[in-house]
Amino acid sequence: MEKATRIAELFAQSEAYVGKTARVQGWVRTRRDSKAGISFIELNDGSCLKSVQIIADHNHPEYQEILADITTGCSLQVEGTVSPSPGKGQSIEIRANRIKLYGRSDPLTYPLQKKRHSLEFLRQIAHLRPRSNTIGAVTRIRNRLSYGVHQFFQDRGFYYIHTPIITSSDCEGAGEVFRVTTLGPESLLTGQSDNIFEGDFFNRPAFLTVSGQLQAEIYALALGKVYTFGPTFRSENSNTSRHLAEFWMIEPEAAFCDLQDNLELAVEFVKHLVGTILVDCSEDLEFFAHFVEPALLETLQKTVDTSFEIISYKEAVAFLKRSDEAFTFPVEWGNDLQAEHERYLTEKLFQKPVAIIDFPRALKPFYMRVNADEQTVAAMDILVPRIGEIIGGSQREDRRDVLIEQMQLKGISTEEYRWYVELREFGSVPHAGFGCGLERMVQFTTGLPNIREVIPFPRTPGHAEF
RNA sequence: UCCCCGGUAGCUCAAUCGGCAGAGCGGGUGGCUGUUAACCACUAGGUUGAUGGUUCGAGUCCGUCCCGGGGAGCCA
Repeated sequence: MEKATRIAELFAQSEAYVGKTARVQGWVRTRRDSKAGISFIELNDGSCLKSVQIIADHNHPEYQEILADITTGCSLQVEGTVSPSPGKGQSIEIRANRIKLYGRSDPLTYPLQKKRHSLEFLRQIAHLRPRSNTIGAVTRIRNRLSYGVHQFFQDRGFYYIHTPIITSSDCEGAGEVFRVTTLGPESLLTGQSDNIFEGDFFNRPAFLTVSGQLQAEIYALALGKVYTFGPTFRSENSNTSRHLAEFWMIEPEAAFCDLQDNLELAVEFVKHLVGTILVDCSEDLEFFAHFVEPALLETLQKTVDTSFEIISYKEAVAFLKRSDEAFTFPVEWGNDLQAEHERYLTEKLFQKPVAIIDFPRALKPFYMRVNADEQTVAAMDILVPRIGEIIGGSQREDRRDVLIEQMQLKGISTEEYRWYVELREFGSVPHAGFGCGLERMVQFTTGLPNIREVIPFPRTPGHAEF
């Protein structure tokens, strides 16, 4: 194939390209004809939000044959002279010398119009929606965030650990699991004994992971600082704008690290990711600020510039009790904070990210470290406006006896998690970590209200298309 | 899973009290123009989500189901 210049590069280095010949490849967004004998073709290659305007002269014998086929959606390669554009709306344009039509696109049946589509409609055409401005911009931001995750941890000496997708434990307390089996439905139906899984691939029940945390702890207690970044699965029948059955989670875990260190790391992490997007994806951000969430840039800039509010659960309850809001759910020490409470704290009271620490022991899972008061655990949730909880983490219980007590209290088998207990028997050390949902970070940085827009192929109850 | 609101042309939506199925955009044709979600004219395009019922008559009312949206729970 002939090599081409990416359109983003063309705009970024436009002064260097003016007067020279360039070759671009992409898909036609729209075409306008002028009876002065030229066509204006907007070509987009996904490298940036902007399309480049191609000027095609009708008198050129080569064009006359293909001009009728250059319609929205078709794929082209164009070679021409990069020139300053006399028209408004773009600094440069390409005066085409050669146009090669790769693939036609029937305008009668091509679903994408140059007009705006609803996000619900675009979801039904997930094979074409990345060609829309919105999904293209989401994809670039998601990519930059993913890269930023690795940059952040690699720069700080964290090792990237690939924790298993298939696991054999289903009682981590992090939600419903998907079963993994090679048994057919008939053997599952006819099997009466508990030993049915002896004939299964793993000779035991197996599931898709709901978290890589427990395995990450193993490696943190050997390599010091590690992180996971991979797909995670929850089979909860939750149908909301913030939940997916398959999503991507980032889970750092650090040894010789307490809740305070963990919290500092998490705050720095959020600021770093948002900061990179503000710098490197400004064009896409402006698009979202214009069409999706007017307060987006302000919210993101504030996230980077101001310190997060850090309060204990106890203080959060006090703030909520003191407020004049008419909450549907009662605020009482020992009750879980409801979405309405979280929203009040981060959107109304503080109007910036809020970290809540030291939750009641009964509300949190067995692995969180019990505080000196024995009533609370060293947990932390970071809430951001619009999204709610974007990060959840804790210092882990590193004392063997307290861990076993917690497991018994929560009904976790010390036999099945023997290895987890052993980590507290052989060189135990204070350690901590957190989980961050990538999609929620993408929602936060794009302003998109529904999580189904921020992952290429969303999996939700009843939906695994494409 | 629960509560509320929706589903009408390819897309976005309108249709008064139950009384002839509509518009804009997109498509086609023609015109105009260094155009910018271009513009002007003409034109094609419908099993009103599915199903059962009430009625002289149902897009509209009732039952059931499917799908979408908002909220809740669960959580990241």
